[in-house]
Amino acid sequence: MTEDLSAIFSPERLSGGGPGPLYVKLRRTLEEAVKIGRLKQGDALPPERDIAEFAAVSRVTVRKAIDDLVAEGILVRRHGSGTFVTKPVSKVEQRLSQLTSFTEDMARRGMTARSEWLHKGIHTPSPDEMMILGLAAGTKVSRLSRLRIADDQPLAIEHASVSGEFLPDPAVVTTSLYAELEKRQVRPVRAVQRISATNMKESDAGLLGVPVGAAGLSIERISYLGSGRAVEFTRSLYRGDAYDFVAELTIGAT
Amino acid sequence: MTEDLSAIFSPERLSGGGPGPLYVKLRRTLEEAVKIGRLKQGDALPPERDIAEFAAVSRVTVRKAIDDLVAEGILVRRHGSGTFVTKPVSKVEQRLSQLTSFTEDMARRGMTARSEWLHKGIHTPSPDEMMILGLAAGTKVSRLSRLRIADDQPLAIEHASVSGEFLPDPAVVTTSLYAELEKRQVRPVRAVQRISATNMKESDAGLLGVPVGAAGLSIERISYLGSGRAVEFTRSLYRGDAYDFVAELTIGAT
DNA sequence: TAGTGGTCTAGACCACCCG
DNA sequence: GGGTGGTCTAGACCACTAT
Repeated sequence: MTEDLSAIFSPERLSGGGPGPLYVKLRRTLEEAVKIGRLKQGDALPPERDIAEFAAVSRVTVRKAIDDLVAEGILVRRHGSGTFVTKPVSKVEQRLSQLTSFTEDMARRGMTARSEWLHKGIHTPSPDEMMILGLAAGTKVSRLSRLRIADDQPLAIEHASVSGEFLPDPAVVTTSLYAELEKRQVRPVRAVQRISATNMKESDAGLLGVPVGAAGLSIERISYLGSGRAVEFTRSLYRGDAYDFVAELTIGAT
Repeated sequence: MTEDLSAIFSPERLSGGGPGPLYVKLRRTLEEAVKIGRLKQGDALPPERDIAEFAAVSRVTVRKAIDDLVAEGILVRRHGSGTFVTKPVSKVEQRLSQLTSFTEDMARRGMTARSEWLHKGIHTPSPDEMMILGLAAGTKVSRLSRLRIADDQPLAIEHASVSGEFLPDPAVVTTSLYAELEKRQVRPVRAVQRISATNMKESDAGLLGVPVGAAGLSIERISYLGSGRAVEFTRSLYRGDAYDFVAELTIGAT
């Protein structure tokens, strides 16, 4: 084992590893070791203290190099246990051109999907909600927040707002919001989504089990009835490492 | 000024700021100060050494707190100058349901778009390229990589691969790849995109002028002719803080 | 030149996991 | 209990920016 260690982390290799600060050289050395398969998926790195000793740098410098690779998703730390090369999770694919519910979608691909409710309640609408859902003064809005879990892995956080007119009591929703809306004959038929990428904040990262700053897909969706009336306004945050959206495009009339 | 400093960073406030390590408390304090407008967009933070002194913690701890907020995109550091509250960049919106070229798209919204070529060349196709573009053995592929810049701000990195049959000499492409393909009557009419979020690696982050680990939208696109033949395979990486994709959905036939 | 962030050290102690 | 990562310190020097 000691041979392997010094082979990867020898001070000679670091000094010859191009320009830049020590932690950058060390980061590149580690990255390279993973890329060429010298360190394989699931492998444990040597303890930080050992790396520091063999590379002749301080432990703080080792941690800084590892910090960056954790932020890039290449390594994962497990407190009290060690640091490991990330095993890529198999990505869930979501068809962007179809409006489906999470529950239905996961069932269709044979995955066990469940949710943990974070919140259900009736509220006075925020200015955003009034604008987007077209609410009159004095009306209420139902808010439903949940953690989406597929095959026991947290996948997304979802905050939905529905006009109180269409869903007066959010407590009746147990699994699929869309199924409940369908029951009430107000299932949306069209939606507009806005997709962007964002670095996760502490609270969201905690719920999804990823490090602070991990990349997430942020999706805002507004769903409409056939009449053009807005029904639902949902903000979701998907784990970037676990979700793929697939969209089909056609040539655009300008 | 000193009053403001101690008002925000007093040790009392930190100790009363909930549970967790010092740098987490300090991070929350800073985050709160930004959220409630105590620190406004573009404002400079006090020097790290001053914060450390007033909060009665070491400078390393201050840096760790700031590190996290930089990773979340809330603060930006400028070497030799100071640390500042981020001014949000206005996001570019891209319609997902239409297949347009970057150049055409930016022109339509009145922005000055340009590109810097990172690479143009003819290569032996990779296994991926052979599969996706349906290349026969012995054929070549044109690769074009460029940095997309809108209003003097780097926005995306794009790596395009086109079958040599359709584009034997990539040097002829100067501005719009699609315009060139149209000239050759092989402009695609349909495409499939795969969208995910990822934390940027050093090289990409450097080109786009964002910190390592910043969130990016990763988009893989395969474009097809009317005949169903694949023309182009493009991998792009967009700055997550500067790009929004908008998609319209309709109810899906299962 | 003065002030700021960037890197780095050596050492300490805490918190968690596992045999 | 032994080993691992997590936090924290005090101090040093370097690199960049503004004036």
